[in-house]
Amino acid sequence: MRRYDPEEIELKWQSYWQEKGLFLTGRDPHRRKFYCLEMFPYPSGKIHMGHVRNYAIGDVIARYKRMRGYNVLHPMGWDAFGLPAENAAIQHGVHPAKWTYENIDYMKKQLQRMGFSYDWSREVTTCSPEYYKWNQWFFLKMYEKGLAYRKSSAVNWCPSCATVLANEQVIDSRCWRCDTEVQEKELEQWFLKITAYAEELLRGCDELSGGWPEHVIAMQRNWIGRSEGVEMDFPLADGSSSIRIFTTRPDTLWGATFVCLSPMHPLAEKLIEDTARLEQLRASYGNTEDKEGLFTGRYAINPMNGERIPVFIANFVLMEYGTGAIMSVPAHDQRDFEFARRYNLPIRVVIVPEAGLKEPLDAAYEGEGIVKDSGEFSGMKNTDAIKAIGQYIEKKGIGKRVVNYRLRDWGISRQRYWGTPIPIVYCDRCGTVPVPEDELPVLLPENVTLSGTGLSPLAQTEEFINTRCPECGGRARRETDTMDTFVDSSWYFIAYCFPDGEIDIAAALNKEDSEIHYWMPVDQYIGGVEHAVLHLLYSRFFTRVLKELGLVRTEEPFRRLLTQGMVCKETLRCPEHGWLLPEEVDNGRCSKCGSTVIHGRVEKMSKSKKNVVDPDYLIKTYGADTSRLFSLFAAPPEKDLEWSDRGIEGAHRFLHRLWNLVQSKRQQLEAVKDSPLQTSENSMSLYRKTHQSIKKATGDIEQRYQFNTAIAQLMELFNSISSFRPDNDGDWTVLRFSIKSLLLLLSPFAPHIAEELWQAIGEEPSIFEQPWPEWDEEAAREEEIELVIQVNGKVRSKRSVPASLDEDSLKEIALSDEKVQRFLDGRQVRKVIVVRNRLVNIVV
RNA sequence: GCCGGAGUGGCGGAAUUGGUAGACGCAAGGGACUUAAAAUCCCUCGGGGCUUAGCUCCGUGCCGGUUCGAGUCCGGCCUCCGGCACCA
Repeated sequence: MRRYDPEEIELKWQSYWQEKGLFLTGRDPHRRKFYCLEMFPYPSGKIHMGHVRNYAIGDVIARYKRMRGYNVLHPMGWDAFGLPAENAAIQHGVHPAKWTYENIDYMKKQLQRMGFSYDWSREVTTCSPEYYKWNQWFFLKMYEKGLAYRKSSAVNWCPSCATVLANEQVIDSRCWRCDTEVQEKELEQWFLKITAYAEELLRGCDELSGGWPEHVIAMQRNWIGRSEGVEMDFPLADGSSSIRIFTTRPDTLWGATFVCLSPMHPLAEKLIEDTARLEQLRASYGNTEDKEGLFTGRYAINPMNGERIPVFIANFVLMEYGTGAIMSVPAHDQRDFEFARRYNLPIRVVIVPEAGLKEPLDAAYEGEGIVKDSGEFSGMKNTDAIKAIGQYIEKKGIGKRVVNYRLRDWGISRQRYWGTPIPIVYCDRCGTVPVPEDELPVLLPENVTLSGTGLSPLAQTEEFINTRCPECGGRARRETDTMDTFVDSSWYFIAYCFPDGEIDIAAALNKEDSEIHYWMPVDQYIGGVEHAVLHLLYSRFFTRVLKELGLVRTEEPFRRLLTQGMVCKETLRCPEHGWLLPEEVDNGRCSKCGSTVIHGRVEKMSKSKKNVVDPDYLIKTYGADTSRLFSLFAAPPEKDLEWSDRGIEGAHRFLHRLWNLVQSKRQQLEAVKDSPLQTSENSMSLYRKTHQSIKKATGDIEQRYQFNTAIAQLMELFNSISSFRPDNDGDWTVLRFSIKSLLLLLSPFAPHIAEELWQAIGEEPSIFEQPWPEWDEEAAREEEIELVIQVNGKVRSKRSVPASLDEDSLKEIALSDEKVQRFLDGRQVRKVIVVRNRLVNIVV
């Protein structure tokens, strides 16, 4: 009998599938389409276990849908621009392009070795001019529509990466990539006006509900951060000017005891003579520890009650949100409360909860209550007063109701080399001029000096900078910033819609029969939750813009989203030598110094913590099928997966047993290939188990994406198969049917072994051209069920009874049961609850 | 602080609509085969108690509620994980 040699069969079938072009995709109007997409990788060098898991999940769905008769688009590509390539160039002197393309070559081989069913003819690589040309094209379209604009603004600057970061890329005031603390810097930047779509992006969230995980939708809503309030002017007492404030709590207007301006507010400089002190305060702007302020010596008039209140500059007031100025109500806002306490400002209660308030307050009361000391609004519920006062303000013309968003425009300028050049030139005569469409792409020059000194590489490349003005033909200078790489990934799912990877966006515009309309939206998107805001929000924004351009018809690019959990592993640590690899541990001791090794938390696999598992090693040791099977079996897709060396052995053992069983019986199985299925008393339970397994596994894959339980069911079916003893030819036909079903059900998870054994029992390849098996509800039904008999909700007896019995018979059986009798002894039966096919509960 | 999510055997995890808690796998223990080991196969496997072929009590983070019946629903806590965080 042949031994199970994963490498041999996996390579064999991978080349078979490729030669046959089994996963190449074309438009087919007669079949329902299914677009299955996994987030494309950054070509960092090698794939990691997170990729294996992500792509294994996607591959199950793609292969399953294909067998279900869908026309499936399942593409793959490379998110190939980005900093690591440039850093590698600086450190090792390799050109970013060479580094990137070599990594792509290696990683592509790895993905192919995993046997994923991609249509490689549609592969996209974002750093190729054929791709980034369209980044530039989209930029120009947005520029035309006023959605791309340049402004000087305070930006997040990462000194280590020597570039600007988007708000979304700053995590706890640190760089998302290198963890360096970000600084603030004033720079001319290009922005995309995502805020123009704030309301639409928010409303679109409702549509996503059901298809996306609720917590991701919540994060998006949160990020957009809509809030309703009013804007109104507080005139200065001397009449020289006025301060426009924004508040969501107009019901507390009578409780305002001072006004605060942001230190960055233009008026701040005018109101403060002592510029040194203002500078000092600006230095603490954004400091969340302490609230500091500066009294301007000026007063403002509260338009609601005519009261004169002091004007402060306060470091906690953000210029970027609302109007950069607030009215302060210390009694009902904790921040104002803290500020008021520090500077001894009055605290006036105007909202009282039912239980009353104890004054002096030790914290602001921010809850609901009844309005007091507020003119005609006194006595109202504050929630009603918010509306009433809003209307009043508008009627009186002293302010207006407005909606504010937390979302900021997307700053896309990066002072780095390895990205898409922004297609703009600056001419002394004509100003800012877009590069004409027919001159695209603006190519990245190859000969650049990558020193890592902080100056943008393109800004030091004369041949690139110097150009002619497209309008007047005079000398002009190119924009030297490149685009944020999130631009690349904001539309790559549309690039895949073009056959043969030949992207021509312009030709697809307003094209009635565009393939984009056929494939979009993505039916199932799969990726890490770390992109819950960044990439997913940008993509939703882009798709809306592209819809207006006439390129797509949908607003939402991703109908369903599955966010897979992280792949984790235990960490090992030596008090002397830090993180340790498993092979650096000897009998619980550090192999370098002999200290007792600390078994740390189970954490996300990372090179720095030395708790990674290399997919190459897994493939070599166990093969692709085992690696896939384990990562799907160990946990449901959305949950974190804890790595287990023993667990992967278990998955391998399962495939090995399956191999041995089928191979040892292949002759008998093949002999009954053309015989009709014939069940008997002996084979009935296996036959039933098979139908039950088809039903259960199909439901788990189709409705719940619960691959772990689907696989568990396949293991159960396998256990039934291996304990079955066929007596005659009829039994062999049932065994053949069960094994065929098992192989079909297993094929999305472990495609190579399924294909090999499919052929071994005399079937024609490919198994992936077979329809998904159907179950027969009748055949799946149990003839006998185990009836549970409870007395007062406690299990007292179990009986095997025919499944067909009606409620009365079940009741009778329960009441006459010997064991049950003991518990009924002399007691009055008050009620009997019968749940058919499950249980009878007798209440006494 | 606010918004999400989760807490079930020694471990990863099942239990789909409120109906037998612990499927499947891993680990562990016992046995078979073997000169031996590995591999493989078979059996046991939540905890306690008893008069131990069996019987019985307890058990899904904690407290309470609804229900004939709660891992599942409701209210209140605790712990852990993730996101946001001076957004007025």
